[in-house]
Amino acid sequence: MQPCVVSNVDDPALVEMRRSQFVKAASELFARKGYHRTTIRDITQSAGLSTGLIYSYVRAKEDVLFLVLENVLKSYLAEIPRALEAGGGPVERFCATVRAYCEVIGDKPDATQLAYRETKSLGADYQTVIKNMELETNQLIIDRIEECIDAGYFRPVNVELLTYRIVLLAHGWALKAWRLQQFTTLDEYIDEGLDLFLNALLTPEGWAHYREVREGRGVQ
Amino acid sequence: MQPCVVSNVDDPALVEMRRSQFVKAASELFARKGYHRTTIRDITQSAGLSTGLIYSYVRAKEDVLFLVLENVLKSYLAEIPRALEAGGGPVERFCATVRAYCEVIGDKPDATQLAYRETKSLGADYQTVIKNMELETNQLIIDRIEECIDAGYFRPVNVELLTYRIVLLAHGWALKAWRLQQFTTLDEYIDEGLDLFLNALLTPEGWAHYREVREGRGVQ
Amino acid sequence: MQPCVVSNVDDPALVEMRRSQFVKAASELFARKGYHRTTIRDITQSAGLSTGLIYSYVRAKEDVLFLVLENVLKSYLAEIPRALEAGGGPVERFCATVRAYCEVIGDKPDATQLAYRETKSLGADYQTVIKNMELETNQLIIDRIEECIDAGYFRPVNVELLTYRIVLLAHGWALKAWRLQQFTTLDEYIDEGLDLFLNALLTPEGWAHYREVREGRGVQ
Amino acid sequence: MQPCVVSNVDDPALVEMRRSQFVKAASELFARKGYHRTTIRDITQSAGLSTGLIYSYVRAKEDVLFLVLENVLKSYLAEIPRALEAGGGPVERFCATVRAYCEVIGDKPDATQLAYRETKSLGADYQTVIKNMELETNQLIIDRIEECIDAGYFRPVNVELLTYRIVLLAHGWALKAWRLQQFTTLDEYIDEGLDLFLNALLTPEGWAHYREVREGRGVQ
DNA sequence: CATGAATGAGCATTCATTCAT
DNA sequence: GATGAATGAATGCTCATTCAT
Repeated sequence: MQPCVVSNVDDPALVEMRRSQFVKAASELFARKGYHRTTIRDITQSAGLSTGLIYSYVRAKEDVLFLVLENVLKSYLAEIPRALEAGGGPVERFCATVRAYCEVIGDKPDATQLAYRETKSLGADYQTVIKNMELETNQLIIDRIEECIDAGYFRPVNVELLTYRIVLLAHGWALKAWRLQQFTTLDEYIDEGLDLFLNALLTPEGWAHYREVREGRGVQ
Repeated sequence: MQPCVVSNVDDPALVEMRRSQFVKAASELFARKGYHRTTIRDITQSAGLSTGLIYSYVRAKEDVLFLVLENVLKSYLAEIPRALEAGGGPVERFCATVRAYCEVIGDKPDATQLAYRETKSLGADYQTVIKNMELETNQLIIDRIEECIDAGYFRPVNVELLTYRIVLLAHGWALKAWRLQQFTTLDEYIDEGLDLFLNALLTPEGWAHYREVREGRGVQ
Repeated sequence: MQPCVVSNVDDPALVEMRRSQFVKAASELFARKGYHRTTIRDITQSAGLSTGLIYSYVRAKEDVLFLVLENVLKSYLAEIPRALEAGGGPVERFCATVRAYCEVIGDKPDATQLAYRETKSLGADYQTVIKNMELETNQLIIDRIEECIDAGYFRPVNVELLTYRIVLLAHGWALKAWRLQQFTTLDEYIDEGLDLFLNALLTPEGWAHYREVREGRGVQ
Repeated sequence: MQPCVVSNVDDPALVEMRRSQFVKAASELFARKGYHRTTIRDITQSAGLSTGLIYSYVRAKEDVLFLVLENVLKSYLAEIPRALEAGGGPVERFCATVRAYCEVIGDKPDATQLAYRETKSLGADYQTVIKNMELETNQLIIDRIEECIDAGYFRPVNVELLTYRIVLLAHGWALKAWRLQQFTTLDEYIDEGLDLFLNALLTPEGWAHYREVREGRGVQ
């Protein structure tokens, strides 16, 4: 379905293992030196493997960049939905998802910065795949917003636009981490950010529900 | 004060002219192909000048990137303050500044994207200069926020943090323009964005003032 | 006597079999893509065997080329003498040998072309072996010519030189097959070629004999 | 008209000069080591120029091979017609042309060998150009043959086929020079070769004409 | 000042060969 | 004996930079 990176090696477990070695090394290097300043030798040496080997697992340097970025977006898609395991009402689920998105990015801001910097270094096909994964991630937020609207807790809004504001809230931490960390924490950043949105979105009914939950939490 | 790009050529007017030729050509090329994929020959040819000439106005390719990015930030610093010419109260001035910031970015989103993608391609010193220019731009917003707070129209908030939320509002348009344009306009994006912030920031006194102004505008 | 290609494997039958598998695959690939553009993987894959295995039957890639070329020349040495089985007089035997040489080449012109293209890709020792095999092949013609001269059917000539003219007659078909096939057939090419030589070589006595034979054939 | 090798450099005289330097160096190296075993570094070093420079005059290594082969065939096309300057009758002109062809090849047999070995290393387009130049060369012979036939000096024959026999006479010297030189000279090779053909081709009228000419020459 | 030919270090990629399993 | 993953030297080509004119 997606333009999969091809490998000479058959054993899928080995492919998985080697690629993750190369991706790990490349992620660090790309983040530090950028894609173009990082050589294949840098990557293979850093992975403790020989220069030529990488070409048994990848067709070209570009494939490595794709695998790195794919890996980042995959981790979003894997981590964010776990915020819903705790259950709760629509608003809680919305907040948990936003928080999860911010936290997964806060966990490795370099990865998100890398995505912003180097996605355009990919060929058109790979860019499409990456963008589709981003849209898939956005859907996790869209679903929460619509849940809140359907429940009557959020005012009806332009869902797509709101989603992007939240995406920018999350990505913003990564993009400006160097400075934001000087005068705030990720927690405060998220809390205040959520306040901003809830303030503008909650209906009276939503407020009632939200207060209930917060007080319940506060008692704990 | 700032690590100025050195030139072999004496005549300042000529330096200015040639550099702007190179910067113009390079801006387009960097935005389209990225810094590393653009060659010096690409730039000089596109500028209609000879390959070697650029080295009379710049010491290295990196200098060109710096000049391009500096040019972007300079335009922000030049354009945004013009929003204050219309006068008005603190909240109006705040709104006008935010709007101006968004609009100057909406005008050439490629330039802002470029800054996000390629600032790290600069050496540490140049990065510092660029970051300082960004801080200088931020100050334009900080001043407006503090004006509003001092006037009692905004609740006291973490000014720096709020500033970055606004910066992200403005930059967000450039970063996500490819998708946002599909379901909103820059105007709607700004209006709704401002609403979000004002909603959370205005004191009762601020609201009174704000309503007055909006109605005054609405009458027109 | 000849620098034989060494093998790790003991069983001669197995060596024979594997080598013929590799030679078969390599012949086709070398003819199509050339020796240097053909990789060891191409050969082993095409032979349906694993990459490393070939190095149990051959010391280096060059050995494969040698085996391929040796195989070609061996087939000449095996096929051409069969032309003498039909018996006949000296001139008939000469003609039959020339014809056989042309036909064995006409049968697989790619092999001969390959020999012309890639013999120099071999090391000096291997080249010597191949050249000696060519000389051995030439001897088949030399013997026929001398037979005819001794019988008084051919004028005395520079035998070696004549031999090479005939070798070029035969090889010429392979070297220029791409074009010759457009306006003649191998049979016509041979017949007319033989005519040319007989015309110049036959003594009156030889002519008498030759006519007799041709008419004998014509009657059939 | 022919897929011309492109150059970055404008000055035609310089292009001409540099290319001939590279071609000269490459001709020797290709002949000695073969195209694939010769590196770009070999060529540029041998030409006394820097590695990168060659790419201002040629797009790829393949272009160098083309230029080398083109150069060989161009020299044929330039040299052979000069044989006609001496004038003479059709048969003389035929003989002079054949002799000239053999001699131009005898002058640099390596070049012709190279053409046989490496033409297939070229891409399809370049191969076509080279083949067309060969056909153009053949035409020089075709014209002589037809002249002789039209004059009634040669029996009517398959002109194309005869042409290829002569081409093989000429090329044969290069292909087998290593051995032919051991028992004959180029002159003898040509003289006897011409005899062979004339013997088979001349009409009684042609013979008369031919004897006259030879005796005329003999007297000198 | 301007030109553009020349330089050569740097890099992605290939592929013959090895060797642990 | 057979496999195929691993090695790393080799090489075509690019491009920032220099400098003679």
